[in-house]
Amino acid sequence: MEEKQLHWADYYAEKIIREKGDKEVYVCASGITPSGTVHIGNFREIISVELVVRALRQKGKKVRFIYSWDDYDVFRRVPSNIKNRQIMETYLRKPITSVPDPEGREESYARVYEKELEELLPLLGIEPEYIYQANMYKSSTYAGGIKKALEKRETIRKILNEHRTSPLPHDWWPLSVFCTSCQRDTTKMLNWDGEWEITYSCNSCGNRQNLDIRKTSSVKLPWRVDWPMRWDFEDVDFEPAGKDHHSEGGSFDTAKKIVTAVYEHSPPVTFQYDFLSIKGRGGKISSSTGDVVSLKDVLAIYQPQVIRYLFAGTRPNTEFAISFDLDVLKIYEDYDRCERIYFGLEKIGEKREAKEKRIYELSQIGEPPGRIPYQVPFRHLCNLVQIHVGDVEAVVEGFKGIVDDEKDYIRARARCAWNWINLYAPDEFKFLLKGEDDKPIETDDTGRKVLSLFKNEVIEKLDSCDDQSLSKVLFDTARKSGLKTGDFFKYIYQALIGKDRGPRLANFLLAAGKEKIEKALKHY
RNA sequence: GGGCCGUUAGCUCAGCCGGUAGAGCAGCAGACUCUUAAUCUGCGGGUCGAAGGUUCGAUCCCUUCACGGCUCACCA
Repeated sequence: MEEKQLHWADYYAEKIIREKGDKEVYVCASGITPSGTVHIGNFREIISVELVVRALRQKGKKVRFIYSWDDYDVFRRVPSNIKNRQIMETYLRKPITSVPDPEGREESYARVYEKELEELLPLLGIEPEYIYQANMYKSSTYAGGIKKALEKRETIRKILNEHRTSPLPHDWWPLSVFCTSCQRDTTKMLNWDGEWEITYSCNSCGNRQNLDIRKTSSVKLPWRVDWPMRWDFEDVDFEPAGKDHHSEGGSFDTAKKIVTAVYEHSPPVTFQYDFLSIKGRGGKISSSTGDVVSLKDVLAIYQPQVIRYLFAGTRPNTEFAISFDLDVLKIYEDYDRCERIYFGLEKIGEKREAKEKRIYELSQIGEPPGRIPYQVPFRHLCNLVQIHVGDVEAVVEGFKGIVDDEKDYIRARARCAWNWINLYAPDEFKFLLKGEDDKPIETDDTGRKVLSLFKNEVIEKLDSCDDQSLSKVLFDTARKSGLKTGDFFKYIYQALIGKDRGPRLANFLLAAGKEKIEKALKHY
């Protein structure tokens, strides 16, 4: 306890224990409205909570990690990239769980996005307990909390008015009603009997009705009241939020006041996390063309551990960019280095070492592996995977004498490498090794001479050389050709991959193997 | 107008419950007959945005200011 906290997740875990006292179970919460693909920026909140949850558990605490799908929110606008636009527009103002999936796959519009994320999170070792707010409201679970809000209407009004430019109207109620006839929230609350009954009328369809809040499935608290009510209901101890919520007058700020004044419950421990940006794929998470950078997009390029590493290694309150450009290579290198430090294979300062080790632990899906995984640099995999034209299994089989776990690890990384090559790598990185069916490129006399020399002098030695000795053979051969080495290599690359340059040749030849090289040069 | 965050080597950033600063890249020098930020080795005195204050001592705490960014004040 008195030891200095090296990592922010441990710091907040400790803060929660300190401020909330000794509890049987600590509740950590996160959540979002599933009104579109949950993007990588939203993911920052989830992973932030998960890291703190893990830190708490490692301190021997029981933790309930809840993730709230705010799927009783209103369908406010049709995103620009959605199908069946016109039909979708007819569902505006209804709860998003009552809006259909435009492509007909899932039971509702909200469910599409919920499922998308729920299927991905376990890959990262994140397994919260999901709470579906539409179900909670529809089953009147919150009736007590709603009544309390109605009772404290003036208190709430006062709190909200503190920061509003125009005060809430006199007939305002802290409740929104979905019309039982047309399902839209275009309603006006008319009366509350002081107990459980409310009266509303609908501006869309003219329906007017009395509802018992203990029985109806059609009422909901507005967001700024809903949030503190749920803090009380679930007894939330910790929930971070973005800076939009954290400003004075923002929803976290008013929620804090409301939970105290109305629900007589202390607000959760929190922190503010900053936004993410994207490097190498437009600057914004959600580009104007409508495609957002989702967790799936990031998983295509980064192994789950590396994604965790990215977030665990960055303070939550600083902005940072997820990169899809050349930085990807660097980030994998950094991760591997962190791993070597964890396993004691690389030395740095004592303090930094402890920190790196903690980051490594938090980056793992589960427990850290017992011994260091077989590390293959991402850059090297980019070459291997191209030699085998995306055949990841062939790449994996190229590694001899490794166990299944290691194969899985390399396989996962090789897939990322292949995706990166295809989606983001600059052209200089890309190549395609010629096969026996490819037409030979046009070459001149010198070229033919070089290639025949190469075939005679180099190919035979492929099986018996290592990187260094083959390198020597190559340069000996180059000298023998009488050309400048640069020109010599150029001819070889042209024949092999149709480009002037390519991956470092010796290593490249070895990785490709004698057979593939022979096939590539068959017609010369 | 309010709030939050940032301002540290050319660049990107780390360091922050106080003890006169570090890492990567770039750069420079050297090595490898080497192509894909090639690799290896060596080299880091920068008023830690400005001015005050607290302290034996501040990049790290307090105050004020400047610049930059984000955000709230409509909804979630």
